[in-house]
Amino acid sequence: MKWDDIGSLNCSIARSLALIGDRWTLLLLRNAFLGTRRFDDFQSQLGVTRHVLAERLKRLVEADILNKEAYQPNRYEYRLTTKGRALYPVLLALTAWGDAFLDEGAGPPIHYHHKSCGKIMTPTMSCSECGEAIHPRDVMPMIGPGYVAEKKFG
Amino acid sequence: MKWDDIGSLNCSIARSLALIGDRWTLLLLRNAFLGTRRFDDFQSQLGVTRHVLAERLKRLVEADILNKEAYQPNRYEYRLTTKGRALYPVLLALTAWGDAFLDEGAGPPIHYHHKSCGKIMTPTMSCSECGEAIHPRDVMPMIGPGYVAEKKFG
DNA sequence: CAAAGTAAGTTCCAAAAAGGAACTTGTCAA
DNA sequence: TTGACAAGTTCCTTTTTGGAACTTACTTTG
Repeated sequence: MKWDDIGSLNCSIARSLALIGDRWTLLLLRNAFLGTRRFDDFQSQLGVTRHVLAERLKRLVEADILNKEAYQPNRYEYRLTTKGRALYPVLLALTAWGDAFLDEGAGPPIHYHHKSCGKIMTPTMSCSECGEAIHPRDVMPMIGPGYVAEKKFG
Repeated sequence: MKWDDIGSLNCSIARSLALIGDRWTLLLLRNAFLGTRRFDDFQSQLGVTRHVLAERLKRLVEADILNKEAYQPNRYEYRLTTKGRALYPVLLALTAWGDAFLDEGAGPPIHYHHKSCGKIMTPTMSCSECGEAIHPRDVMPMIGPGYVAEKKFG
């Protein structure tokens, strides 16, 4: 199976990864959340090649994750759409994991101040129904309405 | 900048993505959470080439995300370590996003039953301090203890 | 006990994607 | 009207994937 076929699997993780699960895309979105909007700014902040950057931006616009808008004739800004902003939890989850396991004992490089409550927070994935933190063992996957019988591969 | 230099940035997202932010790795971890442990099972379930699979498993073992253990002479099982299990929120976040935006109106392919409270849940990223769902606008990044002055590139 | 089967990789080669740098095209500002 | 600038493109080299066959060390079966 090729990577490009991943998006047709019966799994939201696979479908999500087909859009944003390659090199650079999530990093690019990180910068979008930090306020970056223009081609050359993404390019110089990330060091990604212009070639790859152009391709990724195009794909994100097609997926309605970024919106491309002219701020002058022939000059564009890329802004997160609602669908794009909804990816914030993915970035928070990566942040929380990196903070917990990749700091080499130095503590997190960045703290996150939650303006709503005024405290430094650790983003936590919790259940919409009971509010408890979610642990793998407590979760039971069940067939849902969007499930379609799947062709076997391999 | 090359992808391999991403891991040295002053950012937990970048550091996390340097380890798990390429094609196949998160999908492989998804299957690990679903119970897959052996080389050939990962291979046939995902359809990834043996070549890529071998490289990814090796990298995850080196990063202490998976543990490689012989169950017979010369036969190995890969199991999530504590550090690996801590990636569960990343997969939940991808799931929740895919369920919300990529179902093409059919509803989610899979429901998640939270055994602790008995309900079908939507995983939600919330503040460890106040329990509220986290929105980008409410978060203010601040320099933390692990921050190191960074070389400019580009 | 020999023959076949199996799991876990390796190897080899072609195809696709990423890295790097220079080039293009419209616009704006002096 | 000349030069700078933003947003890409193009061209070429280096890395990564994809696909399939091959290897090695047990294990099981007849």
